[in-house]
Amino acid sequence: MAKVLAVHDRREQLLDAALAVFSAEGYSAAKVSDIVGRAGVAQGTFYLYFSSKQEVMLALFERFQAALIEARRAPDQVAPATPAQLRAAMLEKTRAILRAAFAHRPLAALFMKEAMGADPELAGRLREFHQRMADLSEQGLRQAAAAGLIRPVDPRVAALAINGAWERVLTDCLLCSPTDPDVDALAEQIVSLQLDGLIARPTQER
Amino acid sequence: MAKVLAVHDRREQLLDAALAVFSAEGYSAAKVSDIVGRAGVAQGTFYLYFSSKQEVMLALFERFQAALIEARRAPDQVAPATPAQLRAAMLEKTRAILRAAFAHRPLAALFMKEAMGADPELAGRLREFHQRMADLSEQGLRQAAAAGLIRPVDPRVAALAINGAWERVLTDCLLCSPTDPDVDALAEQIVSLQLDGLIARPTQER
Amino acid sequence: MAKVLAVHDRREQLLDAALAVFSAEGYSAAKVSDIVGRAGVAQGTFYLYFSSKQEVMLALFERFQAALIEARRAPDQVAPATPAQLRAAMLEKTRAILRAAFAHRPLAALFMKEAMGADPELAGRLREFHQRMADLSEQGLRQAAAAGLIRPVDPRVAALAINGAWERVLTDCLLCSPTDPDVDALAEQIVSLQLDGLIARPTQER
Amino acid sequence: MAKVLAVHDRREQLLDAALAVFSAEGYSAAKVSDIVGRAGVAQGTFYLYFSSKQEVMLALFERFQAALIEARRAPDQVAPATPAQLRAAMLEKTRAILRAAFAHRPLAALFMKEAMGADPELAGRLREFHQRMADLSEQGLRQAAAAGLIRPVDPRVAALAINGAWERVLTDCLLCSPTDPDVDALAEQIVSLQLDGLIARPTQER
DNA sequence: CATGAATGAGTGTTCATTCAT
DNA sequence: TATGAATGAACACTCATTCAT
Repeated sequence: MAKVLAVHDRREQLLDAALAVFSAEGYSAAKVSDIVGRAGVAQGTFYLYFSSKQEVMLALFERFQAALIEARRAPDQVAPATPAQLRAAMLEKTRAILRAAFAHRPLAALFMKEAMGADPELAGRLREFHQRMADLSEQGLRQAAAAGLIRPVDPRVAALAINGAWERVLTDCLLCSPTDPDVDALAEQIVSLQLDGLIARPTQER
Repeated sequence: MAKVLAVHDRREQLLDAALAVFSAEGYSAAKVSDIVGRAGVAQGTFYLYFSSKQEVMLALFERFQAALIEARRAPDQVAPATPAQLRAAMLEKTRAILRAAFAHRPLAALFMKEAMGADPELAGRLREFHQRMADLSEQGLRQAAAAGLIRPVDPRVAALAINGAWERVLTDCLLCSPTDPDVDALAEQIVSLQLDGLIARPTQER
Repeated sequence: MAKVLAVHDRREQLLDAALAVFSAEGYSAAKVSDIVGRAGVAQGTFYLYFSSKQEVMLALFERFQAALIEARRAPDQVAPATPAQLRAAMLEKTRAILRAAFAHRPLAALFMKEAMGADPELAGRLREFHQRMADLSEQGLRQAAAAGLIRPVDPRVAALAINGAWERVLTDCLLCSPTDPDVDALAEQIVSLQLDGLIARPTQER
Repeated sequence: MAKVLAVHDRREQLLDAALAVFSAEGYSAAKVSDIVGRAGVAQGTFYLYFSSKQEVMLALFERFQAALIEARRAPDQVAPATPAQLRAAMLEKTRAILRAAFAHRPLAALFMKEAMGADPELAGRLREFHQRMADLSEQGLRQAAAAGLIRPVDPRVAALAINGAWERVLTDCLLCSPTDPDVDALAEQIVSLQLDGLIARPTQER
């Protein structure tokens, strides 16, 4: 039973099983025996590919982080020079993140649920992740401010607020709605709120 | 040793000890023996006041939720009728929440760290909490929209975005800065972002 | 089942059970579950009294060492001044050690069997034990040499040889003979060999 | 990697690796994976040459035993007839044993450390080994006694004492001194102690 | 009310051994 | 012969919970 697989495949198989189990039970309630049971391999096999339960979790987090950070960073080498470019850029970022999250839905759901309480090592990684996301947003805001595209605000606070906004919207969708939402519409709303604010205005330039 | 205390006091004493231990170790790594050790009572005494480790955690969550929901809901019976009233109201809410969080800093930090991964029961309570907070925000937005104070947006998405914004700012302060920030300034920034948006405008009313 | 006992008694009970199990199975093959099973207590109880399997073994070794070292050292404050006194002193030492060993027969048998292979920590203790025994013997020989009672020999080598002699005799008795031998006769033979040697002599003064 | 070797060589290679690992870690802490790692062959290869971890240990013990027993037995066909011949014979035996031990130092050190605790099967072999060594010594003593060369002593006890003496001296050297001692001088001291005893005598014949 | 010794089910991890290639 | 991935039984240790005093 459980034929010999290429190293990479067996690892993926175990990662998939771990993701399923962690999602269903939570990290600390998840048992290694559940993971191997789901993967259909023996207990010992797990430890050929991961040195501990913690390590699978961290490996899954790498997957998650890679997907989201990549999406956040990707095609943004040109600093926007006009309000329209800024809006387009923010829209693109937001869309990319939401898409990445829904493309890896179980993974994203897992790390929106499991937080810094699960494991000290993971807590550190999560903190780093949030810092890095905030740094990226802050940097974008500084560019936009330098170009006179946005009004003067504390860029750190604004960056955190921006990220918090899509995080909570995302979390809500991931945890509460079984079907993926219209990501483009969602992104548009979020960006519009961030750029234009809520206030009703006589002339809504845009 | 450990004099007989009024039931209420002994319970509080255990809750305080539990808060300290959960904060230091995280929920699942925290041991009941640590809690009673810190409280200076015997192992068995714990179970005179709580039926399980989970129950203390839930009791602490009640404290947390009471503080935040109370702050969020408090003096808001009059629907704002002008932009200035709306801004004042939102400012007041945001301030109240941040103040409550910093007034119960360890509690707030605990529940910003520990998330839905810790315990299924707690996960449910947290979900409810977020729903209730979102409901309150959404309701406020609907009123404001009805009064024509804000432009037409999806109130649920906007509510989530608003809450996510202060949540992340708050989390960042709680976890990264050892000293309490200037809550009023912070609230002002957050509300300004939410109402006015980021876009630089020729005439910045207000 | 298994009533509450005085701390000291429960500890002794576990030490006795551990001794029996270690003797029967050997240290590394012995299971903690065997020990608690034999003691009639629950698995967890073991860890209320010892922090690890290793620790019981070391505690047993303390018992062993205390008994033997005490026997070796005890009533020997006066340096012998005549051949007869020297012989009497050595006889007394040898008797005392053998008696102590047979008085704690299972303990002695255990540590004659288990050697430095069992556990690194125990190996260190055993090494120390042998050194200390050799030191005591060496010291006695130096005194005797200073008093002109023995011929000039390397005292370290002689001390090791003396100790090795009774150790092997003892080990042989412990492992091969189910009943205790005549300790006095044995001691007499050993000491006679050590003092007089094997050589047949015309006049055997003594 | 790891070319096909003659069966004998591959076996030796594994034995050498096993000796190194057992010496470094002790029998029970040693892992088969360490042994094959050190030998540079695959895990499965081990089981082509040995049926179990125990078996390598026993094979090493055969090496050890062969060396020592051979040394002990070797050129001793003529019963000594004079005190000088007896002394020469004992000296030769003792030298031979010590030389053999230091010629196979790691092997000897291993089996002086690992004792009867390591493995039941090995314990039996060790017991046999000691019996055989004692038998050989006893037989020599009986011959010497029959020839009137030694005074009447219990030959078993004397044999054990004699063997215990060089065993402990040997063990001490193996474990405590990194460099080989002067085996001839050592043997001379040991034999002198055994034949002449410690007592200072007016006329020291010899 | 309070104690704290006792419980025992539960779990991560190890490692000798096997066997399909 | 040689490989090394896979196996799975085994075991030390933990800790929430109970209950006799």
